[in-house]
Amino acid sequence: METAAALNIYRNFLAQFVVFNEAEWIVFTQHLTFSTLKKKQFFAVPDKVCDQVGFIVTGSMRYFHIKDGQDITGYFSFENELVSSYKSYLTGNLGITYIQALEDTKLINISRKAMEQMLANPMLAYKMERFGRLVAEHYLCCYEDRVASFITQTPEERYLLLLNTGREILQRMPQHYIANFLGITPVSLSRIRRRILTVAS
Amino acid sequence: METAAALNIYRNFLAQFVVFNEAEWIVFTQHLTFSTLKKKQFFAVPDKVCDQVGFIVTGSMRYFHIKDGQDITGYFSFENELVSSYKSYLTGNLGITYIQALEDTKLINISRKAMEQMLANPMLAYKMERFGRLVAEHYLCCYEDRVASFITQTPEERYLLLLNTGREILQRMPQHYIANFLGITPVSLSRIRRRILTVAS
DNA sequence: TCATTTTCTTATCTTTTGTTAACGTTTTGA
DNA sequence: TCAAAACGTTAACAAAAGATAAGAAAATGA
Repeated sequence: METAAALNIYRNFLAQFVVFNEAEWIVFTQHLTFSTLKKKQFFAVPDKVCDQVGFIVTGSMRYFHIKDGQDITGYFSFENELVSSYKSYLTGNLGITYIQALEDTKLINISRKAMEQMLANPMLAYKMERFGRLVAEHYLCCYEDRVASFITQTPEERYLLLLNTGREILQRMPQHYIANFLGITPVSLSRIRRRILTVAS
Repeated sequence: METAAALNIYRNFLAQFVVFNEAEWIVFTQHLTFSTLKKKQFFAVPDKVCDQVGFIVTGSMRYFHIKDGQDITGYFSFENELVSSYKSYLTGNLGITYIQALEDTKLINISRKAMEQMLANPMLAYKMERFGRLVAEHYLCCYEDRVASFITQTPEERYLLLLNTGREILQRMPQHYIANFLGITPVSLSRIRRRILTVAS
């Protein structure tokens, strides 16, 4: 896919938050960088600052932690979504999570520096503040739901909810990643699936 | 406490996000409302839109859900913090959580309507976008940590973390609220505390 | 293509958590 | 002040989850 097409996809995505006119768009795009990650390459690693917010043109990414030598999946991002270790990106603190390409992935990136420049540029400042606000609010809402599900639901209930709402994750991710995402072990998820099947039949 | 003093506290709090000049401050304060909640009164309830973001001048609030007739605590807010059912406030969707005053609580509120008016007012728009962005980013970071703790830590590890970082919650909240906050039952927390004491001695 | 790796399930055993109930203590509110 | 409610601990049992290992099927990659 050529750059122009990718940029167009990004522009459509951005339109749900903020609409740029032609002059603004030209300046905005000058602050972007393009990158490709081969499968298994890392977008972010612990103990380094994550200095990019990526937009996934094609591909997918997995967020995970390593604890006691074990790999624990926390989240996924797919085409037409943003990806970042947000806290690290926003605060400049060292990140705590790995973000890895699950397949060859094309990204359009905004670096921290570019973001700061645009926020300081009178031509773009207002729209970038608004863009930042709406994106942060969007993810805040996602997290609010996710925390609520950990507090009020059992793992089995969380899995049943995912069956109804998480088509893409279920179809594209191996089950042991999904298990971690639900806060349980792969073995436990396998048992839950068995329970559900047994009850259903 | 008189209104002027409360407003001054709010202004100091806001300064970590955005600094208003005198003219802006006058207009901003015209969009605020003051309220007092008696202990046990509700700031938000499920199935209604939460149309305020409150700043707690004095007092404290508890977020909770009711599931199968049981009350499950999700979060707390104290003096000098904001309180809202954010997703509901931000999207206009019906809320899913109760937010209740734990003691008599004084609040300074920004209604959804007032926020929209300020975002549409050229005099304040830029700073309000920025304010909204920084607040949302702040809470996004909090949630990111909280979700990570649910995925990577056991309840016991979460409690030990709270012992190190959650002084205010530990001191001011009854233990069965803290248990829910950690994602477990009060009985289970009592056992965890026993285990820790046994090991420590 | 074919050996290797990944993935999922199942079994066993241990640990933890949930549930319910009882009991004493503390707090609350009329 | 005093009865009622709330709170924390403990016990007993059931249910669920974690850890580990084994085995089969599927996917991967050289």
